[in-house]
Amino acid sequence: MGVKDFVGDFSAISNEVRVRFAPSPTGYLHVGGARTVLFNWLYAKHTKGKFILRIEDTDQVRSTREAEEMQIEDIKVLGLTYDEGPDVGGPHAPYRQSERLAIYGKYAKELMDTERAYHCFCSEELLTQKREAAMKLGLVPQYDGTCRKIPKDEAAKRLANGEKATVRFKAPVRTYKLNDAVRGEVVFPENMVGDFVLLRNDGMPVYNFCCVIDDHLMKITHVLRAEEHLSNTVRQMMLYETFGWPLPIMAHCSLILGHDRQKLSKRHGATSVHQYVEEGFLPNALKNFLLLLGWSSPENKEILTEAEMIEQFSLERLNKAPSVFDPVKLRWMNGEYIRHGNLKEMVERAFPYLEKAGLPVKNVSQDWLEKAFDTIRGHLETVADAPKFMRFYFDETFELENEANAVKAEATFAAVAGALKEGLAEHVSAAGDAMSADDFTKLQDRVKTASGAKGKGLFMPMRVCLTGQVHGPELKLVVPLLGAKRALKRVEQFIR
RNA sequence: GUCCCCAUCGUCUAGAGGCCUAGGACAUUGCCCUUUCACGGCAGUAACCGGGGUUCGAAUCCCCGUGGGGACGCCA
Repeated sequence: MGVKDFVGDFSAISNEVRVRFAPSPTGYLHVGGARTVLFNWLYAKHTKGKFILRIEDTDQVRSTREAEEMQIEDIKVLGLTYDEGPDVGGPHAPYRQSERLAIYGKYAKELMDTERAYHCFCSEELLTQKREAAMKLGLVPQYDGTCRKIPKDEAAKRLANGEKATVRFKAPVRTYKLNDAVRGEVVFPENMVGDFVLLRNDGMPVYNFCCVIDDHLMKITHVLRAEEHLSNTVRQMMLYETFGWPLPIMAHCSLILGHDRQKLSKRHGATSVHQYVEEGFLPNALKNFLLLLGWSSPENKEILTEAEMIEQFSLERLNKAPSVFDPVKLRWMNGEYIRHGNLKEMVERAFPYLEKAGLPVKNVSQDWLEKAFDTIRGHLETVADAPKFMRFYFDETFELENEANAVKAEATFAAVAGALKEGLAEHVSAAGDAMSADDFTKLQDRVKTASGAKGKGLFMPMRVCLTGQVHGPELKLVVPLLGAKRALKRVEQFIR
């Protein structure tokens, strides 16, 4: 029967790179999908090509408009923009498959007319039975071609009688060879797939069919998708072949796995972009982390700016092996972004979490909030952690943890607290509320001499009566932010 | 079960036949910095799945095995 050897022909399709992300709108964008969007987007940017968003909503029972909006929202949250799509339009509109039904119908008819497809009257129950039986026998479960034998006029009659039928494609029996941009040569032996469904019995087209038609009509030059689609590719190649269309360059990247090495799914915990962002992860950090799952920088860099990502991205560096999603590394990377990111932006991102935690952030100045945040950002792994570390700045009636209580019981405590109170009181009457780091250092020296305490014996009591905690940023940073008056009040209250 | 894909530290990975005494990052351990916790710095533990070839030489190429994953839908 011969071998059909497919080499993706990119120049026959378009003179610019055109890639697409084609999600089915059934929920939030999950991290695997997010990585696929990222790769596509980066490739488009890298090649100065176009990135298209297409909604694959032919499964009417599962697809919803809300889910579509959620997906779009998540793509936007990640800062990934598309040149053509359902909400932005474009030269190949519509970009929603449910709005392209007439197109698929036309091509289905063409295949029917040329006898490359036929009506199938088999019931779903029968098909499932046959499938199970085949599996038991160790055969590839595929359609046995029963309805292929039904004469055209008989089929027409049954249809006219109101019988429901799907439209099946007559799958050629031959070996197909794919030249995948990431996997290299992949050989699909003949008989790997049987006659597959093009149109459901309600006339709705099915994925493999729409996908090929749309990719062709939308002049998609590179299909960059997850490996789970690899075995679909043979079906799609058959369709490209019968229509006589050039095959785009195919690139199947490996899957993202959970800690148990199974395909990442809900039971692994957070899997959607939405969820991660909600948990205080920064879109840029998430992007950077996802990029490194299955791709590596030629410079071996871990943290990349967007410009570097675009510049360095290439299909050649896509890894064939699947990768395990490591939330611990994500947290580290997110922390890096928080530490080194723009302070103002970080505060903006943390703000809702601080507010939700009940900290009166609306009553303080932006400048003050930024300075305070800056003292604790080193501790953060997510912006959602911010309230935990900033609470002491706002909370005047802090309750002591055990550790802090132990400090209170220490020998030097009373002397240090007393001296601190006095020093603070003097500062307030002499200079008012304002206090610099230098001022505090001087005051600290006085407390040291007056109390005779030093080292831990000096600092811990001070820290505890000023913040109620045994850990935290340097006091010379904290106290100026608190102001001398508030610091004094805290110490007084504490002594009482 | 059948077909397809994959295989380097616990994890993400570098590695295109000699540059490999296998490099980096996360995690982990120790030390340093520091009043503390983080941050930061330094050092350490830790991997080429197994067996056969090919070759003067294999982590790298080939075959077999093993293991893992994916697909076998009127889902995408």
